[in-house]
Amino acid sequence: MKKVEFKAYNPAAVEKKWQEIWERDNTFEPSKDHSKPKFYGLIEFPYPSGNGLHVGHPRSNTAMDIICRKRRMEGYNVLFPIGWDAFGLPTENFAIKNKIHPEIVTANNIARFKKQLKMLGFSFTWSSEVSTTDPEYYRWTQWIFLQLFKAGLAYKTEMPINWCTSCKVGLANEEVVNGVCERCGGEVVRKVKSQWMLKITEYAQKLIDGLDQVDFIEKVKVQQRNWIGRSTGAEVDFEVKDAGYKLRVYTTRPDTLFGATYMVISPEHDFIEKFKDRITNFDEVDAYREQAARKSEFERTELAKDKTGVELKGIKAINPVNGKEIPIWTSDYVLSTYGTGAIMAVPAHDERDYAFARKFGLPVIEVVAGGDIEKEAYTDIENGIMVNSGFLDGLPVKEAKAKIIEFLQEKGIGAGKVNFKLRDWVFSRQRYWGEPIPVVKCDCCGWVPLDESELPLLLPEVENYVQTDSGESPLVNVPDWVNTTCPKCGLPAKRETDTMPQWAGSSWYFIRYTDPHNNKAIASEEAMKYWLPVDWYNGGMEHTTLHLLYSRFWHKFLYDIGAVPCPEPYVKRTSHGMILGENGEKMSKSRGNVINPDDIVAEIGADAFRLYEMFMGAFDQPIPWSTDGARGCYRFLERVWKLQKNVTDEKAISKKHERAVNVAIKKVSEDYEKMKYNTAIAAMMGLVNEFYAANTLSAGDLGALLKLLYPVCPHFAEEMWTMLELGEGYIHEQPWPVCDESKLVADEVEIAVQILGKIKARINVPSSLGRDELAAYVLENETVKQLVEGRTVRKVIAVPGSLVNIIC
RNA sequence: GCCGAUGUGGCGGAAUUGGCAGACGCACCGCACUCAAAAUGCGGCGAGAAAUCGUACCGGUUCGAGUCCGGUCAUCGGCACCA
Repeated sequence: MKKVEFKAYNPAAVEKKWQEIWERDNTFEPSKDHSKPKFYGLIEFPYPSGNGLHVGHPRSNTAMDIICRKRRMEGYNVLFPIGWDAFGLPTENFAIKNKIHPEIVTANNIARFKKQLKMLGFSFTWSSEVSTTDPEYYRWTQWIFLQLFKAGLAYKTEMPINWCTSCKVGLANEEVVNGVCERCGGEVVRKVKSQWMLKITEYAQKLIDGLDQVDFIEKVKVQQRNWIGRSTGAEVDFEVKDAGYKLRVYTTRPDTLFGATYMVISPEHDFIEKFKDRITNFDEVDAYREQAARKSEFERTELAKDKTGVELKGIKAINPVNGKEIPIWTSDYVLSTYGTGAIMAVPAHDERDYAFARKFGLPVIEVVAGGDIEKEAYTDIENGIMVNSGFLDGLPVKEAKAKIIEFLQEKGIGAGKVNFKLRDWVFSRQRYWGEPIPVVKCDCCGWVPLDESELPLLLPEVENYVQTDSGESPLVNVPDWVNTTCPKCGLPAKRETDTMPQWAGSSWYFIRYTDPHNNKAIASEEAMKYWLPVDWYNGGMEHTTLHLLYSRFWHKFLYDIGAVPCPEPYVKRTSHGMILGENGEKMSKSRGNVINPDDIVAEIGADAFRLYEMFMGAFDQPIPWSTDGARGCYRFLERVWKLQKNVTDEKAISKKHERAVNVAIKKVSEDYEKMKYNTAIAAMMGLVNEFYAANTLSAGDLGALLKLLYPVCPHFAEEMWTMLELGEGYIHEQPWPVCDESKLVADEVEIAVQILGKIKARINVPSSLGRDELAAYVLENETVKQLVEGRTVRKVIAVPGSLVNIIC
């Protein structure tokens, strides 16, 4: 150890110095030696917005930086990459408003983000940096699309989109707030457009099954399962009277078939068109159809609780189990996109059917006993008994269900069926700033994929980035680019002018990181085999359903075609809580409660900032910001800094110190792994308080503390370690400290003495005592003797190291 | 409505998963240093004069409950006519 003249802690100088050293030495570059055990830590790559880094980014980044720095000290070869999810709307809107090319906007924003991230000292693998907007990157995004297309998983179809009637543009779902346009407040309606779709539904079951193999926090798994929405039931055919046609429905309650008193089909159902001539009130039905189609998103979701509908007159269906004639209705409470777009209505046991039946005076027949159907639908029927149900009468619901499915199958009028809520992924955007979709439309060959050698298909220059009046992407205005020849037949053809959504580039970036400059494949087999899957992925809860599901889908598809070596991309997924403003509300410009990381770092330095973000509260909970709290963390670093005045070369100061240090090593090591950063830091603060109380500490004590602190406050720990010459080499080259369990036990412990569960005294006892010995020891104690005097001790419960409870 | 969280001092939050509630920090108060202030160091800080009472509320299990069970309320997040 070296004695140095004391100088005040100067974070700005210390941080600059170490950032330069790390950069000069390529300290965090992973080794090419693939015989070492690997660790792949991942954070969600940021969208480089014009606002710069938010205080939320460093929370996730620091958390994973801590894990990665610890892993390196534990001997792992660590990949901790960073990149930019840079396509997307805000950049495009900024470009439109300011007439600057989105490419330039993107480059500026990335430069700013990069500077801020470097300022915070994250140990990123900068050599793996990628941007989704880089043609060498999106070349492979397009390549993956071609594979999906060839596998039949990409198709184009008519789909309704959100259309702002005043801006005359298509909007993403996120841009529709409470049914109106986020920007102008104009009415948003559904407009049918031809869209590229990806068949994620084909992977629904695999996406559910895969969840059993991964270590995601339970909340995330539950949300994914709910989003996919698997349900089991049956499809049943209802014959339409005198029509030679069968109307098929999906139901999760085939057991209630005897209670089906009418049918409802969605307004979009092609049955209406087909039986146009038989429907005696077609004008009325058609008017309803049109009205439903015009309904805005807002009306459909918020106001649609009040049921509307029209009966298809002149036409009847037949309930297959009892032969009764029942009416067919159309209503927009039945969705065209789920099941078969038609239902059998069982008003006695379904709230929606009940409300509909009551409104239109349709019969309600109870088929499960127990409720009062005069008042409301009886839906809690899992354990009920069947009534009014012919051959099912008297059976418990569960048995009835099995029996009816068997019956339907025997008669050939139905079968068991699994359905999912998950829908195919709308993959088109009528926008400029996205990856071009690499297909052409040929009049004789249809949609033809580009040859892979044509990739990347570059985004052409355009004069302005605004959508056309009819809602097409501005790419339609570039005839030189649009007009091309068909790769198949050579005749003139037109390029697709839709671009991909922002989700595309982020669905596979973790693969590219393993081998970011490969120009032959998405990544080399060797690199993927070594680095994949991602060992630990931390990100926000807001990405649980879309990003996480989409990227798992792409990965599973790539696995199926042999392009990646593992079926799941992420072994472990954790989520951080959001940082709120000081007033406890969500940070936003309009609320005026935004904290800028630059200001905080300028005042207290990156290390104290990182420390505070980890200390402020439980990592997975939302937490309000407190600048005073952050200053408290700076004070803690100053206290550690000043320990150098009291440090001695003596090996060990006391048994107490030795114990305290080992307790801290154990606590901090365990807590980092559980992402309980707040308690890990509290333990280090406690240790420092002990050092202050003793007024002295050994060089070894200080070294151990600094190693524990290093992952959170790396510049600080490097500086103090090197300045005081606490060991050979840099602190980041030291092995992670290991707790000496034998040093953990103290000779004496204070235990609580309870009488009938109430604490009456605290006494010191030898810590070596076992259960019975402790009980005996305590009863001999003078204080305790006085407490129990005159009473009979009936029972003594002793818990070594903690308490003794005397029952008397 | 459904699914999932959460509820502990003035504030952010801790509590070997049934064993001393309030660790650690913020704010506040006191003392020391100072001509003074700031900074720093040390001490105090749930309520109550005390016995005691206290972890959203009511009840239960247990020698013992913030933790387990039953019910109620509140807040936050996600989904929302998915048959």
